[in-house]
Amino acid sequence: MGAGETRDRIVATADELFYASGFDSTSFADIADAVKISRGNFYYHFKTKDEILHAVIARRGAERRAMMERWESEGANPRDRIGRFIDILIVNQPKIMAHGCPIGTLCAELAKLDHAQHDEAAGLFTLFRDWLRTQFEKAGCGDASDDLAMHLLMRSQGVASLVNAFGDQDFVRREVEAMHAWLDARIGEAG
Amino acid sequence: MGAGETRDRIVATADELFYASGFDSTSFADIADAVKISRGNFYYHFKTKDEILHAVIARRGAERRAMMERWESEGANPRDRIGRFIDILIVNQPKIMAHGCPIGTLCAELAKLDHAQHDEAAGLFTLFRDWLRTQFEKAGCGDASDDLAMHLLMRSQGVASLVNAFGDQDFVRREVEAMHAWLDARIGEAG
DNA sequence: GTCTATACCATGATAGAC
DNA sequence: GTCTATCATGGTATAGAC
Repeated sequence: MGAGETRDRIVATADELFYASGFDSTSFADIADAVKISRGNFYYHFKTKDEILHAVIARRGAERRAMMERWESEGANPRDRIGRFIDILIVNQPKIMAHGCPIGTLCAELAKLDHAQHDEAAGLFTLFRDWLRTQFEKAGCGDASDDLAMHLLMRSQGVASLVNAFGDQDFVRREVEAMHAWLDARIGEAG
Repeated sequence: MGAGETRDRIVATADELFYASGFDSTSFADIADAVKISRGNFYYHFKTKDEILHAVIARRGAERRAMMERWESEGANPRDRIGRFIDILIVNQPKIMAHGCPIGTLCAELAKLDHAQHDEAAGLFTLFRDWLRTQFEKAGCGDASDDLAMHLLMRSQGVASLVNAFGDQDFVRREVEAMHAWLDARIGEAG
C-alpha cells in the first residue's frame, strides 16, 4: 500500500470522525483504529493534530469546490444553481440532524479552542459565499449580491443549528420552501 | 463562606468557561483555579462533570426565564417584546462574535459528544420558542405562531454562527434590521 | 512504511488529614 | 468545608526494531 493511499484514508477517516464527534474529542487512537493502522504508523504520516486538521480542512475545501463546479455545469441558470445550495439541507438532512453543519460546527469549535486554524475553517464558508455572490451577480443583483449570499448562508446555518437541536424534519421542509420562495422573489423563475 | 455561596460561584464560573472554551475542553482544574479553590474541594460540591453541566444548564434556564419576564413587563406590546429578542444579537454582539450563541454552541457540542444531556440543553431553545410563540399568539398570528417563533430562532442562530465565523459587525446590523422589518410585516407597528 | 514499546502529561476521580 | 496527596486512565508524541 502506497504512502499516499494510506494518507488519503487517514484524512478521509479523520474528516468523518471530526464531523461526527468533534475535533478535540477525536483522538489519534480513534483515527488509527478506524483506519486499522497502529498509532506509531499514524505519526509517520502526521506529526501533530494540527497537521491533520489542516489536511481535513483542505479536503473539505476540495470537495466543496468540486460540488459547486457540478452545480455550475448542471444548473441551467443562477436560480437553479442557488437552489442546489438550498437543497443541501434536504439531501444531507440525516447527517445535519445528527451532527450539524460540518463547516459551522467546526468553526464554532475552533473559535472556542482559540485555534490558529479558525480562519482557515471560516474560509470554507467563504467558498460558498463567493460562489453564491457570483450567481447573484449573474442574475443581475449587482451590489446587493454579497448581502444576498450572506443572507442565504445565514438561513442555511440557522436551519442546520435548529434541526440538530430539535430533530424536526417538517421544520426543515418548511424553511427550505421559504428559502426557495425568497429566492424566486429576488431572482424570478427565469433566473 | 457558606457551601451554597461557593457552589454558586462554581456554577457561575463553569458557565462562563463552558461558554468561552467549550464543555469538553474545560477541565475541573480550570474551574477550580478560576474560583480559587482546590481540586479536592471542588469534588465536595460536584462529584462528576455531568453534575456540574446539569447545574450550568439549570442556571442558564433560570437566567433566560428572568430575562423573558423582564421583556414581558417592560415591552408595551408583543412586537416590542419580540424586538427585544432580536436585539440580543446587538446587545451581546461582542460575546457572540467571540464564542457564538451560548445555547446553540452547547447543543452542537453535546450532540457531537452523544451526551445524555443534549435534550436538556435543547430545552433552553424551547424556552425561547414557547415564549416567542406566545407573543405571536397575542399578536393574533394564531396557528402560524409556532412556525414564526421557529423562523426567528433560526435567523438568530444563523446570524450568531456567521458573525462567529466572519466577525462582521455590519452583517449583524443588516440582518437585525431585516428581522425587524420581517416582524413589522407580520405583526404591524401597533403590535 | 509499518510495527511495538514507552515517555510524559493532563484529566476525572478518590482518600484522608485538618 | 477545605485542603494535600494520590491513583488510574487516556491523550499526544517519540524511539527504535523490522
